[in-house]
Amino acid sequence: MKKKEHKECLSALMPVRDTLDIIGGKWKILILISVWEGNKHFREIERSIPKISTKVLSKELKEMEINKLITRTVVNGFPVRTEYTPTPYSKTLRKVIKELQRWGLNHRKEVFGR
Amino acid sequence: MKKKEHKECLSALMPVRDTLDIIGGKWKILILISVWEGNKHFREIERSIPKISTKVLSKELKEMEINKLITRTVVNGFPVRTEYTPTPYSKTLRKVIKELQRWGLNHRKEVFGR
DNA sequence: ATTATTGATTACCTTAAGGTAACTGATTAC
DNA sequence: GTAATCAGTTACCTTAAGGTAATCAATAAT
Repeated sequence: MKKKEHKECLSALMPVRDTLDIIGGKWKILILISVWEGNKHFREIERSIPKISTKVLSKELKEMEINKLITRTVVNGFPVRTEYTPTPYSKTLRKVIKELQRWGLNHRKEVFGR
Repeated sequence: MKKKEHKECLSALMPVRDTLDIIGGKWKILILISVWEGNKHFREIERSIPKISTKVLSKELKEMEINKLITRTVVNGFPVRTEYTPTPYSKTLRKVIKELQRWGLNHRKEVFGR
């Protein structure tokens, strides 16, 4: 019986891990906020996030597209523009991010004193 | 004006980063749940989490103590036992973890279809 | 005395994440 | 023709995270 409880506890963690894979790491939330703010083009997003490299941005954008947080559309034109837009679905993360933010704010008080 | 908005956006992220530093990574939430479930001793916790190594557990427990998620008390006795117990404060993470879990569950449906 | 258990620490190695910088190819401006 | 912009890619290097295994000190059981 104990074993069963244990397994259930672990399987309950899988979704948590999934979520952390998607918004965890150093850049994902930054990028999300950047596109939420209206930045659409690769260089635009790059410039909006201090210290990010093209390589990392490129990689992260791909992963975020796979995870349906952004849409990538190539606008066939003269300087070949690419547009990244947040999906409506990405907005469902707002609540999660708010919770993370709220807890983090309170935690500073708790650890470093008032 | 744009610059100011940008700075504010970044500072709002600091608490999010703090939170992810504390509960992110591979093991922290596992350990938290293990102690919430009543596991108190080092070996007990270690055995409750498949694949974790003593080194990592030791390191994580220290960090979690610093972050006031667990209390470490050495019980001077015959085999010198150490007890790890979750703090009441650690329970404030339940809401956050629930949100992460909820989103992750829904995400599987979204990405891999129903 | 030897072995086992508890709670770790240490040294060493592997893997993964992230950074640096050069380069491609297309087009437009000078 | 040269430089610059856009959207990346590629190769290479560094750092950080994590795993493996040996070891230590204390005590208890055999």
